[in-house]
Amino acid sequence: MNVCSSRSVQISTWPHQRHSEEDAALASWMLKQNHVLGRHLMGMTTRLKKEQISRLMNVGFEGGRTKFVGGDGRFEGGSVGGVVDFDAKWDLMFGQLQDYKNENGHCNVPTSAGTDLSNWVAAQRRMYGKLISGKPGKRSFLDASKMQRLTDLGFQFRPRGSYYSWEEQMVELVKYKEENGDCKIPVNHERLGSFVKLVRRDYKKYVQGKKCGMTAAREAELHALGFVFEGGKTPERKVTQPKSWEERYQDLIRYKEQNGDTIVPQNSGRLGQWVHAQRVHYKKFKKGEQSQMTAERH
DNA sequence: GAACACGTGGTAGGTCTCTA
DNA sequence: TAGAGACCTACCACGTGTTC
Repeated sequence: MNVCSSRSVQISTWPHQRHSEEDAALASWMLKQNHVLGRHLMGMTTRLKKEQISRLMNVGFEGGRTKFVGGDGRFEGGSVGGVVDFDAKWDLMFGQLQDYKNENGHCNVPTSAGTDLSNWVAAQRRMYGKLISGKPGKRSFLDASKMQRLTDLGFQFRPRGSYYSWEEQMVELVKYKEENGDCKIPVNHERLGSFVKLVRRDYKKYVQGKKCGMTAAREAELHALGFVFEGGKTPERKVTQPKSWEERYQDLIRYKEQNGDTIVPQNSGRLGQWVHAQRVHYKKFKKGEQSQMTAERH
C-alpha cells in the first residue's frame, strides 16, 4: 500500500479527525507505522524491514507525531511532543524565540497568536508548571539547562496575567508571617495584596453561603496562620504634610500644562485622589447636596 | 470640614484545566 | 482540539475611618 503518492486525501489534524472510513483506516495504519518506526529508532526490535523503514522515512515519517496533509503526499510536522527528536525540535523553536526577541525586544509571544511559536511558548510554561508542581506522575520535557537558556534569553515563565496557585500563595503567606510576625497584610502589598483582597472577598461570600473559591479546608488553613479576614484601617499610617485646596489647584494646572488635559488617574498619586474627590464634590454640588464644592471653585 | 489613607466591590481580560 | 468554566490580576469607582 503506497500511502503517499497514490492517495488523494486530506487529514488535516491527523490522526484525531478522520474524514471517511477509508481515511480512518489509513490514519490508523499510519499511526501504527509511525509508532513502530519510533520504536525502531529508539533501538527496539520491530518487524519492519530495512526497505520499509527507508520508504517510511523518505515520505516524512519520523517516529514521533507526523501529520499527513494531503493529495500531494506531503507529511508535515515532526516529533513535537514525541520522543525521538524532541531536543532538535526544541532547539529549532528556541531559535525562533530568539528571532522573535530580536524583532520585538521581548519574549512575550502572545499566546492568542495561534502560531507554532505561541503554542510552543505556552507548552514551555505548562512544562514549567509541571516541574515546579513536583507532583508524581507529571512528566516534563523541560530540564534545568533548557530553563537556564530560556531565562538567559529573558523568557518569563510566569507572564503578566498568569496566576499563582493556592499552594504558592500559602507559601508566600508563611514567608510573610516569618518575616513580619503576623498575617496582617496590607492590600497594597506588592506580592500578596491582590490575594488578600480576593480571600477577604471570597470569605464574605463563603460566610453568606454563596458560591466562591473558599472552602472549609482553606479557611482552616488561613485561620491556622492567623490570617486577618476582615481588613481594618491602619492606625499607624504615615501622615504627610497636607496641601491646601489652592496648592492642589496649582498642581492641577501644572499637570494640564504637561499632559494637555486634567484627566488625572485616581491611582496616580495624591493629585489623582484630590481630582477624584473634586469630581465627587462637584456631583453633590450639582445635585444641591451639601458639598465642599462652591460656585467659585467649580 | 478638608485632605488623606485604605478598604471593598465590580468588572475586564488573561491563563489554566477539564470535558466532549 | 475547541469551548466552557474556574481562577487570578489589575484597574477603577466609591465609601469610610483617621488625622489635622
